[in-house]
Amino acid sequence: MTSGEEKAQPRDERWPTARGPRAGARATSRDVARAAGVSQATVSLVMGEKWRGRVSERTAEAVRSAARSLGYRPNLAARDLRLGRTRTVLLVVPALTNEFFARVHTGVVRVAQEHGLGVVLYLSPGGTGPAQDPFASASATLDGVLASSMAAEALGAIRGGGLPLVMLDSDPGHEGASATVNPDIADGMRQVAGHLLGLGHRRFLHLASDIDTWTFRVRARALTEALRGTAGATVRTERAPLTVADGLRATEKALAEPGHRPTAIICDDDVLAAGACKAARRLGLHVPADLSVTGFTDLALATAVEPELTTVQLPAEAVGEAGMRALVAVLDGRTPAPEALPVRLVTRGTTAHART
Amino acid sequence: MTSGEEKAQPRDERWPTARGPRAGARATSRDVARAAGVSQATVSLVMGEKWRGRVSERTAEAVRSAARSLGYRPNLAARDLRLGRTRTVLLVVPALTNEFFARVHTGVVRVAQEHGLGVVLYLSPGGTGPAQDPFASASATLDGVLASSMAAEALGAIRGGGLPLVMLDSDPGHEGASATVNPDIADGMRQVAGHLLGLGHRRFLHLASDIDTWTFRVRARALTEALRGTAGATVRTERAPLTVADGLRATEKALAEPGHRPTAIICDDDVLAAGACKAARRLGLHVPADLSVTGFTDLALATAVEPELTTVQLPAEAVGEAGMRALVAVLDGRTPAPEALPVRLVTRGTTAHART
DNA sequence: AGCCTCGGGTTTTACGTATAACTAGAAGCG
DNA sequence: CGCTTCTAGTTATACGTAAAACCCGAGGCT
Repeated sequence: MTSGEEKAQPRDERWPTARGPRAGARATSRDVARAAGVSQATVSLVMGEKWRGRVSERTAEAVRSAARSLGYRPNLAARDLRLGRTRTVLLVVPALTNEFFARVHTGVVRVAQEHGLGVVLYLSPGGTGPAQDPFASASATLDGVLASSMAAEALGAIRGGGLPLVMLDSDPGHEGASATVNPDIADGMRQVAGHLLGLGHRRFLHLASDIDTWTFRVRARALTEALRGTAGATVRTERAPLTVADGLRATEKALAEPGHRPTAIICDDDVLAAGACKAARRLGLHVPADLSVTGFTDLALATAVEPELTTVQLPAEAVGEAGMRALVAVLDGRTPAPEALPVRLVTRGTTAHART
Repeated sequence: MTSGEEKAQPRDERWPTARGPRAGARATSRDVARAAGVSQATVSLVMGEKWRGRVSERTAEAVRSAARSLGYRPNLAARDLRLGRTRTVLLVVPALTNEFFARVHTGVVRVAQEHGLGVVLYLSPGGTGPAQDPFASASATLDGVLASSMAAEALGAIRGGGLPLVMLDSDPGHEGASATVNPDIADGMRQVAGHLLGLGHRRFLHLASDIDTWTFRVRARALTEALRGTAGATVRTERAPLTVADGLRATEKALAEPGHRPTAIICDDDVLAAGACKAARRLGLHVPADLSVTGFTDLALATAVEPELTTVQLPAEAVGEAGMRALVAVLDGRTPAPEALPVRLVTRGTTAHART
């Protein structure tokens, strides 16, 4: 007696409820095969672009046209399952409110889009957080990872995954990284130093970031080295978090101290430079006549403030693009060389000849 | 006759080449089942949290502990294939270089992370582009879409997908949208008008965006209405693209025209306000003594410029968070009500009493 | 006793794809 | 001719999971 028949209802609604009209059950490769009068395998071969000598041009075209008229689109979950991959990469950055990373992200997404890859974003906890596992919280299965050096804490968990890892704005030859892509920070700082030395400046304040990552260490080292060659050039360092307010505070403090009054302030970032300019104004100093200030990164605010900031323009989008391209290369089995992208000093209104 | 036994070799190297040491073949639910001495189905039931009366607490615990010690993590591609979904949502915005959208994105990602969803970003072509199909370029299979009103062009393709769609910063009751989430733009503009009227201003310049989307239309309408009640209040409108430079140009032009010299400039965005301030300074006007200026959004540059901008603070992250939460609700079959998030006027240095 | 229910599982199947292994006919060839 | 090789496919299987359908022993009810 075949009971168990009378409960028929709960078969539908395979989708929780939403999605409205259930988007009329997409066509599968089998549907295409039926329409084209071939086997499913043949469809797969044709769609996979790997049918060089396996399928005749005639049938290939038949398959393609059947696919087109059915609006066939491969089910990517199935393909991923079969191939053991995900077409998804993780981008790890500390915060998107930082315009630099927002631009890097833009670049990453742009080339990911070209390659049919999805980018899922993981916001690394801001230093304080317990650096929870990205794989637990994000969609967990990934093909590769792009990470900023400023997100170093999260890297332990990532390394554990054994995934291809491209480091951005980070130590070239970073251990465990499959590739690295950086703006040429050192050269940027050299350009700044050259520019200011050429204007006659000798006493500098280096307004540095208070966090200790590659990108900032390089700035400091490059500055020291660039100044070494010039007799009488001295530099004092003050550290501050990367905000306008902190830059202002740190500058006020540094300028209040006796001795070694700088004629130029070299900042690790534009926000610090903006703060420095504000501080100078409050102290009655005129920028750039009394005091030169340089920024770094070339954020939007660099041209919003007055005078506009002389700063080093970092190719943020290009970093993202190159990083994503490098990751694609790694995924394809190639091994890209470390890249250092050129930067350039943009001379605007905050630097001038040193007072004599 | 059971032949077909003798072929054993060509089984390995399932991964194309990359990935280095092949990350030691992850444990599957079957491995867990074997370890726990149960069937694969039982593992699936236990891990799926849907085993209320189907599995005893004893075996459930056995399964969990086996899973833990094997480091089992479900293969999401397989789960997706089975369930016909993707745990991936698409966020459509015009650009991330716009700080507002970067912050919205941050909010979206934050709550997506909580729900184990991935966010893939689609950058809608900047108005000029041919609005290519997001599904072709991005990872194509999605559970839902979040879109900004400024990305309206791409919506046709999205609507075609029949996916749940949450509109951000957009017309409530937007056709085809499953939900909408906006900052309360109208109220923000009312607060601006009230503030300036209270300071004695009567002649206004409205420095507006040149693009025609909900968020900007609302500003204009709210401003007109707020001014309607006050005798003698007049407003002229000037349009410009949302950049500092264009704001500067538009302001210079507007102030150069004879008649109706405004005492206050109300801007649709902070970047326009920054431009307006620069223009005023060039014309020898002192902000705020001679001219008041207000912004909108409260971007980072609002506090970087001097004087700092009086502006309407939009809860960008909250918009992203609420939007993502609404999408999750829709995915769960609920129907969230349209949300209007409160905004607040932040009074800083660019507004003061009108000259008498 | 005969029957149903119910707890606690197991077996089986399906999701849609990619590809290894097989096959059949045609051609090459000494 | 008898052998291999090439072309153009087909068949069969596996990927890892979710869940429907089945199964079995122990009570419970009448």
